Amino acid sequence: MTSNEIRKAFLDFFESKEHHVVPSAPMVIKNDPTLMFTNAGMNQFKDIFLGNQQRQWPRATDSQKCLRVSGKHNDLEEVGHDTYHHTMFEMLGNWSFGDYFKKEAIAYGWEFLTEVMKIDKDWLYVTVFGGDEKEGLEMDMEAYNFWKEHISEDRILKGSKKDNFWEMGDQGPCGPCSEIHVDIRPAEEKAKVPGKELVNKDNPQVIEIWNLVFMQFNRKADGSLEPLKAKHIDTGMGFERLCMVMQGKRSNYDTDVFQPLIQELARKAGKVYGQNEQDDIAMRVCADHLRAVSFSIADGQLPSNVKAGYVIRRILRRAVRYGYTFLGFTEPFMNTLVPTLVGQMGHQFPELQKQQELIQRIILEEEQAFLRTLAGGIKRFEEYASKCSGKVVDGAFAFELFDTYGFPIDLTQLMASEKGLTVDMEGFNRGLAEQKERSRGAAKVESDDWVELLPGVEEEFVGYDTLEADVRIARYRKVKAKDREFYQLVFDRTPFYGESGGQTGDTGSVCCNNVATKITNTKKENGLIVHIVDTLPEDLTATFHAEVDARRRMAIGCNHSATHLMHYALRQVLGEHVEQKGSSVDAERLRFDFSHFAKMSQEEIRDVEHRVNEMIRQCLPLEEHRAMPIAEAQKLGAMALFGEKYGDHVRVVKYGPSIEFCGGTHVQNTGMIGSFRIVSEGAVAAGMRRIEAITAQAATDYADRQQEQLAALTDMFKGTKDLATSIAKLQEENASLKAAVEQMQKEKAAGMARAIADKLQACPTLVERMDSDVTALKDALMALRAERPDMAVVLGSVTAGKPALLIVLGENRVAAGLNAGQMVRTLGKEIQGGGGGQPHFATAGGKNPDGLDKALSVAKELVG
RNA sequence: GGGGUAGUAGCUCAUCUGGUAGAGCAUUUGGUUCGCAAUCAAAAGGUAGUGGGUUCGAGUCCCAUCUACUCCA
Repeated sequence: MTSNEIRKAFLDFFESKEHHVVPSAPMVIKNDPTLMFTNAGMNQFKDIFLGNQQRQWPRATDSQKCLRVSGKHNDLEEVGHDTYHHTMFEMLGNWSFGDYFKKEAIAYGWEFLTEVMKIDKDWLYVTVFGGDEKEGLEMDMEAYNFWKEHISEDRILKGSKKDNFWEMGDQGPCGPCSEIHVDIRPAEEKAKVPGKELVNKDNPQVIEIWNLVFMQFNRKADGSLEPLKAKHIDTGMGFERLCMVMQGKRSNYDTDVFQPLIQELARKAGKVYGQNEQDDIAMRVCADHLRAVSFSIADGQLPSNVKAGYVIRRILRRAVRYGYTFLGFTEPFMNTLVPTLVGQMGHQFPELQKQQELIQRIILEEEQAFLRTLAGGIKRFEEYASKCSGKVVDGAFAFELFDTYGFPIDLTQLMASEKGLTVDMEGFNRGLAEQKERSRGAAKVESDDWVELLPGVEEEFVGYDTLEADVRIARYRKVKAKDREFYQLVFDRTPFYGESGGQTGDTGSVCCNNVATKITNTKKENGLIVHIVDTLPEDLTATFHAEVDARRRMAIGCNHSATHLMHYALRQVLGEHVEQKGSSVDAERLRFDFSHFAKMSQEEIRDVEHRVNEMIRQCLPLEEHRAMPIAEAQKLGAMALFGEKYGDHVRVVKYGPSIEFCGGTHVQNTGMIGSFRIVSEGAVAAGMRRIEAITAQAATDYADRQQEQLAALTDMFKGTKDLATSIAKLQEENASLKAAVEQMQKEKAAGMARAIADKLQACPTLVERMDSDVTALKDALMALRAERPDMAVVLGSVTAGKPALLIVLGENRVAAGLNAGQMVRTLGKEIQGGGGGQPHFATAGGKNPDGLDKALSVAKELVG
């Protein structure tokens, strides 16, 4: 069976059991502060499990793209070294939301594996939760008894809390789980050691293939467990592992999921996969990471230096590093594998196919950037090594190379060993640990348990229709972050728009008995609209009058609606390849990132501006569909975004020809936007441009400012017909005058130099008052110094009422024991000032110009 | 979100603890002729990211800010 057939068989099987087939959610997660990437199949259903959102179907099944590279599940450093770890993988899952529970979950799992996949029953083992004294939990006898109906009891093993109790985080839904393991060792090995002794013992041939989670508890902030009202089933089967079993391979990497990439890599590197362990590891790393990076970019997550983007960058760099060190790739190569990946998975994942060129260009640019970083690090290391006398590379230096210049530690070690040096890893790790400690302390956020005031109430958003509403607090909690403490409120209904989809959250207030509580921000977290307040209202159970800051909301609406119009105009002017890659809308401006491969010309920018303003003048009314079936919306031609998760029903926002899936708040009519202006256009990455624009009052203010500037300029050039020519003429004139002044200053300095030189001709010692700029004199004297080693010059000067002294001594006088620095300090006292310098040159400044003559007479005595 | 490093001529970078802002390449002009990065001579090129502060004196020290790179969360 091919991998594509296996995936299809799974989904078909559960569809036949009344499961609704849902598409994979994007790998990159929005609206969840605790998670950056989808790391398990259940992520897209988290809101349902948390009780924040109603289920759409009682049963569902899917194949979910997952990425495990950060947080609790971090497999990154393992990938490549064994045969089964991946950063990106697909998780096959079946779900019950308060519908069936353990009995059916177990029966379905068994049926699929033994009857559809026809896996030999003698290869299978299952585990059940064996209980935990500390938690006060008993063994999961329920699961045990259901399993007994399918499999002999000696194949049912008891597992610990670590292996058989599943939690998605420190808080939230959790429960015991039951794993299915498969033993794919050859018969002779099975005869020697029974498989049951190898379950959960990290044997690559006796592996967990499917985990059935029975969600029945909620973990509270204090660590205690409470039973859930609705019990859920959450299962996850590693797709790549299943493929390995079904295709009779010993490694996930030997299946048709990875082999095309690995073979292509081997060809490019001039190697053969399977001949050298180190080369094989490198090829596995590259193949795995290419998938992870390409899918992330397809979902709209570009490599960058913060957050999720940084994780993607790290994955790509790890691959480049392995390719560079072990496969001999010194030029960018990962990007050249993209067509192979697309050829293999493109039809299954259209987002990959459609954005192939973009993905390839971005990877290429990242590779080039990293190779530059490597070159810089190598140079820095060589410099260090040439000066290094000992046998050990300082740990602090290795850490600096890593921390500041991004040079991987294993490359430092490699280069060190080539020169017969070792790296002080203890020192390096110390630096790293300190760094981690600093960051962790700064990022610490503690949140208390939610306090439920209206249990079971689901929050309703009324903000599309009204900006005011009478609301009650459904739940609240306290959050401590670094040096700040605030509260989060959830209402039964709210007019406040929570930050999401790039649109900023509303601000405003809630009012009760004439006491207002300011809402400083509104965010959307796990499907909840969370209102942020600094202090809690006195009576939490009262009914409040909630009011959104209407002016601000209006400004945001203008910017958001203008974003849609601009998106449409951009596709008309530049072409259909323009895809939204990011959008940020607040009250001040709108920012829009999109795929496009060249700088926009002035004409194109103006064209877009004109088209948007034209649509504004047309006063296109808002046509809004709150819940349109997704198929119907697509038929309308609505633009969906890559990397967004859509349900069966979507909200559609339409202004004339512009139709988009969008949950944001908009103006009723484009005429309300008033005016639109692009203020900047630039690059963010390869194949990616960013536009910033303003609308409404901000656009008017902007035009006013420009108008005023122009008026001021025109006023300065009274009567001119062409401002640009006048200014150019002025600039020319200015340049020639500047040159003339410089020339004169040079001549003046030369004149002074000649005068001083003449005087030195008579006597090499000169003490004189000369009211002139000290730096100009300095230059003249320094030039003379080369010719007159016997010179000793002390000049006094008063400019702008402030006295200054300047001493320059020739080599011979310095050798004879004169010291300008010491002299200037002595003389400085006479003008109530201080100074210093080198033995041959010193300056001083002071406050008392009357003392200057005295200072000069003292100077005469000193230089003799 | 928290650290680190850097920002100096068109480009690549020097300027050791504050004390005359410099080199190579590129450019322009002139010479030479050895045909593919030829060579010699000369010139031009700078508000040292920006804004404050300390100092007789700041590219250098301090504070703020912007940008780029990088590590951690």
